[in-house]
Amino acid sequence: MRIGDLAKRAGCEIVTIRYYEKEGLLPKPARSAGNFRLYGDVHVERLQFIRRCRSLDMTLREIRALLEMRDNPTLDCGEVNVLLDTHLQQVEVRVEALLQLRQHLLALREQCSGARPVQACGILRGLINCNCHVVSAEHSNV
Amino acid sequence: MRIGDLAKRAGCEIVTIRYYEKEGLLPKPARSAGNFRLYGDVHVERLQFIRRCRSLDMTLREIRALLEMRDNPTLDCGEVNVLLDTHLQQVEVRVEALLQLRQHLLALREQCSGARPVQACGILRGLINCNCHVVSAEHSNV
DNA sequence: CTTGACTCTATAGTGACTATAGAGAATTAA
DNA sequence: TTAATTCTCTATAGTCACTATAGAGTCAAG
Repeated sequence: MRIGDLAKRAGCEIVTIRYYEKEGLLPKPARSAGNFRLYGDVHVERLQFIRRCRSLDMTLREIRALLEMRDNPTLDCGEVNVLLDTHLQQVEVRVEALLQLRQHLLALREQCSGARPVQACGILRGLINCNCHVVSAEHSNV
Repeated sequence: MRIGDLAKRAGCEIVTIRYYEKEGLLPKPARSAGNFRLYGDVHVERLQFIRRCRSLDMTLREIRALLEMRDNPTLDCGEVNVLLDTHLQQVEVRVEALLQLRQHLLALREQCSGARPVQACGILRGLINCNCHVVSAEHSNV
């Protein structure tokens, strides 16, 4: 199976696969006579695992940790739980921040219905004058 | 006022200020004899505006647009409204995705309480076998 | 034999910063 | 006055998880 087929089976881009290889998440595959990468079912399964974790918004660092555990199946799985709990907690924080952000934007939106000169625009005024403190969502990039 | 004072007043890092200057969001300030940047109240207000928009998770591109409108106060503010509406909609999408993600993680968390060999860990099993489709949150980086 | 689809490597760009190195400027303490 | 500390300067590279591009090589079908 060549890289294009693998990409289709996992629903991701070819470049992403090469990127994962470079990052050490996918093992270096065999090569054809013409230097094409050749994959098997093991790679499909592993890549799907990675993509599933990514769809859960895990970082590659987290996924790397999970893969290592997967590769040592006799270890205790407590760490898996910790990892997931931590991740979940970050998501909770992010949800909270986003909900507040949404409220804030809605309130701001109320302040102008358009068709005025910018000078009188309630939204711009709101952005300039409000002294509320929004929980910033920028760094909780979960 | 030097860059450190400005940073304190706006609650951001010094490097961030220089970055905004490089990106054209803040005008190039006067310089002292020793080549230090010198700021006034105009800069404080403008930087606070930018930071407030950032705390609302707007991109620098969006903020640039708002600043341009602010700098031309006779224009119609319809565009301000459009910009905010668009932004709000993106946030709604992101909230939706995150809530689904959260549900998914919670479900996964249920599947293992720890203290087993990784081989038997319900979470890893869930990650390997589940064929659900999660609305990916990765590209809606609002 | 050529067309087209596929693949290769290497490099640069994205966004919004953050980190670092190595230097000069200004302030404070001895 | 000197020394130490703190602040600032520029320039460059790194972060994350990709995405985009250039230029070349490989392979199957017509």
